[in-house]
Amino acid sequence: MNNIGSCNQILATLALVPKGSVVNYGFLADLAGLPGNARMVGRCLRESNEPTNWHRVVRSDGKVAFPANTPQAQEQRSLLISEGIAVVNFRVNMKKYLWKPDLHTMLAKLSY
DNA sequence: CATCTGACCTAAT
DNA sequence: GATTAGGCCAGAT
Repeated sequence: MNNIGSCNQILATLALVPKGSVVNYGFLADLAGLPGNARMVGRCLRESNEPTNWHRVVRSDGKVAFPANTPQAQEQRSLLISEGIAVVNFRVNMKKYLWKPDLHTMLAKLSY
């Protein structure tokens, strides 16, 4: 699979993440069938022109991936808060908000 | 080909 | 908690 197809997989999977939940880069890569490609997730988000749920992607420790002083970090924070997610010091509680995909959703992803 | 870089991750300290 | 070191992968130089 080329990188563009991989990005499509990543973005398609990201589209399944519901409002009020988040995923981290590595986990999203895993779900998209690309274990070990966490860094590619960031690239795909950066290079994507279509609207995405980019704000629902955080680092494995729950922190926003941008430096706190940047406008991007602040926008992500406000978007997450607007979805009902508690954001403290640019960090969310992963135990509480990490998306756990259910079987039904995963089967739907297979486009039956 | 060698190195560096980045919206990353894990384990160890 | 914070920091470090090593691993990871694709692009850019």
